[in-house]
Amino acid sequence: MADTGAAAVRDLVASATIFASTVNDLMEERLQAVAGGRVTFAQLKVLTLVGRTEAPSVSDIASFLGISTAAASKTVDRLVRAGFLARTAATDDRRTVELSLTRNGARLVSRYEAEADEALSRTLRQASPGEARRTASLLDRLSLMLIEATDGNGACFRCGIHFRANCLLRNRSEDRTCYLHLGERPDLAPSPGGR
Amino acid sequence: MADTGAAAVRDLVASATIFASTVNDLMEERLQAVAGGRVTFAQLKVLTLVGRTEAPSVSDIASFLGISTAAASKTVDRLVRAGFLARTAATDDRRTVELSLTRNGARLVSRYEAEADEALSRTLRQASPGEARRTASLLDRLSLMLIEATDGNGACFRCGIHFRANCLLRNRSEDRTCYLHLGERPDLAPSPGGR
DNA sequence: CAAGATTGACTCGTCAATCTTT
DNA sequence: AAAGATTGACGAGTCAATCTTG
Repeated sequence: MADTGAAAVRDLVASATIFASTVNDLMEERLQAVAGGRVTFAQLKVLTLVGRTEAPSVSDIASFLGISTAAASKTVDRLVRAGFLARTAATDDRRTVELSLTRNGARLVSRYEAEADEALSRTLRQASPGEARRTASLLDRLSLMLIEATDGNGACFRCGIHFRANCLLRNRSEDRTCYLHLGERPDLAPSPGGR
Repeated sequence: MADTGAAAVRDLVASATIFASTVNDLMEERLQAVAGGRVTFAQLKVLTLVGRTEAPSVSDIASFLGISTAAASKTVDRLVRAGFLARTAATDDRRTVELSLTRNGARLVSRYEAEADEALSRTLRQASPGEARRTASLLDRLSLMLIEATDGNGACFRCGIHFRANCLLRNRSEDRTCYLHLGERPDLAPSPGGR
């Protein structure tokens, strides 16, 4: 019949949705194992981003995570009160706030990352690397098609917590700003085997 | 190096996350084009499920969408007040509530589905059906690995709004209940070319 | 008592309004 | 006036408590 292709695409959308949400469930579970209720998953995303960029502002966080500056501001406030994040007024433009991890915040992030990496690779070790790469490549092409057809704003691709040193999409699209890439810390720059 | 496979899997997770969230953005945009702010995306999920199953209860909705019964109850309440959903006390067990779409609710759902289908296939028409099928199949295998490694509850796979007449995952796993499948309406049962 | 639905107190997202600084 | 951050009112999620029915 004529719509075989459309049906295949709909199935793929469903599969990708289920896969993404299943991975998310696993990550949240690992976070609870490490943090024991001290931070939510949304808060961990903020901590992770701050840890990987150079003194980001509240607006940077909002843009990167695809949420409003209001939401980012409130989340930052809770993390500061909990002792995981520190606020500093920027010296050059005193409207902006520079954020950094406290020692506790940095420890939490690195413990979570080790735990999540371990859980993911232990569980998905049967996946063939070649197949995984081809699949990622197709999904990226489809994402690009969708993004070009939709809006024109220059926000990033919203990988959320799943940072890639060499973002496959960033390399293919010139008109999107990657907030992680812009503010990347020297010591966390892409390196062989680095994460 | 040794962790090439793990890096490929991490990239795939990022790609699938971005793809799922991009599709979601497109769907929300199409909903606003059709509904103009009268319903949120979460509310549309509830309407869609009610339209495709036989008189589901509040618990069915909660299980299917992966939210608490409290949240489902509140969403149902708003939809009833907005005139898109009707509540009926079940005749056999008067603790449960049977839900059905009003005429307005049914019209909204069908207009949304036409719009979303059109937008998706127009945008992704360059995708090769065979490639899409292989990709969906790999993602489903990975989802199964993750699910088996994680919890033991018998909830469904959370396809959200992306129903599949022949759910690829349902066919592969015996110990998961598909709420859509259980309560499927006769007139919407899998049929050649059906959706 | 157990189960289905609802309500209350809370977190986290939205938008709109406000405050400070440029 | 415009930009960055914050606050308030509200939608939607959580868990815990409650109410009705089985």
